[in-house]
Amino acid sequence: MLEVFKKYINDKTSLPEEDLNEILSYAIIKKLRRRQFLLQEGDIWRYNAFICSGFVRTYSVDDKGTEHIMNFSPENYWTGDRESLTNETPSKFNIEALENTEVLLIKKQDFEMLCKKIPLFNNLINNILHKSFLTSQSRIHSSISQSSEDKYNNFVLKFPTIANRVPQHMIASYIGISPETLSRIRSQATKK
Amino acid sequence: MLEVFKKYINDKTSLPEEDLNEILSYAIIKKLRRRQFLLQEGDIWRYNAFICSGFVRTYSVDDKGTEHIMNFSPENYWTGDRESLTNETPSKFNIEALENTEVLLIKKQDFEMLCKKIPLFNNLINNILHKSFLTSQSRIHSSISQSSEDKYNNFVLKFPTIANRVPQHMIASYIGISPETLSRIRSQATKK
DNA sequence: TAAAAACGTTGACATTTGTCAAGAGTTTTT
DNA sequence: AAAAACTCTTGACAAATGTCAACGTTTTTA
Repeated sequence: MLEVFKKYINDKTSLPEEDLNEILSYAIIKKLRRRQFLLQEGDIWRYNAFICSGFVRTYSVDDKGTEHIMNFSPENYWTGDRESLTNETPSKFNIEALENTEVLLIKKQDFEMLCKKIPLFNNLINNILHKSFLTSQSRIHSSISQSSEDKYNNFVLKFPTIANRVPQHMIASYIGISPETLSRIRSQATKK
Repeated sequence: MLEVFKKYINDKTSLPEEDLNEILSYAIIKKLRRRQFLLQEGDIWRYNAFICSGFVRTYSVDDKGTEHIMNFSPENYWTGDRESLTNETPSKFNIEALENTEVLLIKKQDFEMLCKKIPLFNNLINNILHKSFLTSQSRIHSSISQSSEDKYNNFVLKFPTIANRVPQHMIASYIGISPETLSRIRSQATKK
């Protein structure tokens, strides 16, 4: 369980054993069953969260009750709500386990302290932020420039494992189209 | 000219004078006239760029010749193409001055060296990345959950000065709708 | 194992949006 | 000052997408 996190850190950077152990000493383990929530709209998010196993989604619900998926986070990825964490404001999002999931949590203050104390860890975290930013940019570019069909193909191309792991209507939600439209796009594509 | 940058840094962090001067010693000043390019598609972007005065836009051009605006960067903001800079791959984007513009450039290697050498500067830069990420997330959420009209209102609300500074069709491009649709949305809105 | 919930598909129809073309007003360039 | 380029609007029409409802299938839950 902690092994997953250790392996992740060791793959990403050469952190001394003792630093890694210090980080782990602040880790809180949380197990979620399918459909359980890690965060609910209106609550303030106060952690950094690493998915050791399983799979979660981050989504909002609008006035009409429609869900909009901001993110999928499988094992070896981080999740959370940066906005709520930073500003200490109620979150607009829900984070829900799509499968039974094990999460490693580190409290905001502990996390900040660790970043200050361990520069290599700080670098690692900033690298992740950097990658997340690039991913966001790519998604924005897709959203303003591509057709629905291209958005879907692009999604499957970039996230093949996720595409195979979630129901189709969640992909539709992620790319911002209705499930019916996605269904039609797919059936038309196979005719070709 | 350099004063703008100095003021920016001093407003954001309390950096010793000598550190600031070291940073400035690597600065390259570039002046752009309206419609001149800071970066052209296909070139590799090798700098970090701070806009001291003026205004630029980052956009791509698709197969049909349609432009898609990724970003507006007025004075006191950073610009560039992080993807091209990081991976040293040809950029998909153009960065063009919308007004006569003064840019402060720092070469990638110099910039990285400065970040390593001056932790406060590193923190500042990571804070900017953090804010950029939050802005991206907000734009993504808008793009998957809002109607065109709401996207427009949201844009004007969040970036009132930019909305007043650029032609309408560029706002349309930024939010991912056609200029005609935006024109109609606006005219219908005023009827209410 | 029976009931309930979730999932994907399809049809019918309404709504939104894009496309193309024209024109009037404005700004920029020469 | 005239010409050119740009900007926004509008109409007519086509294309894309959303909505609602129904249905069969699969998966989950009790």
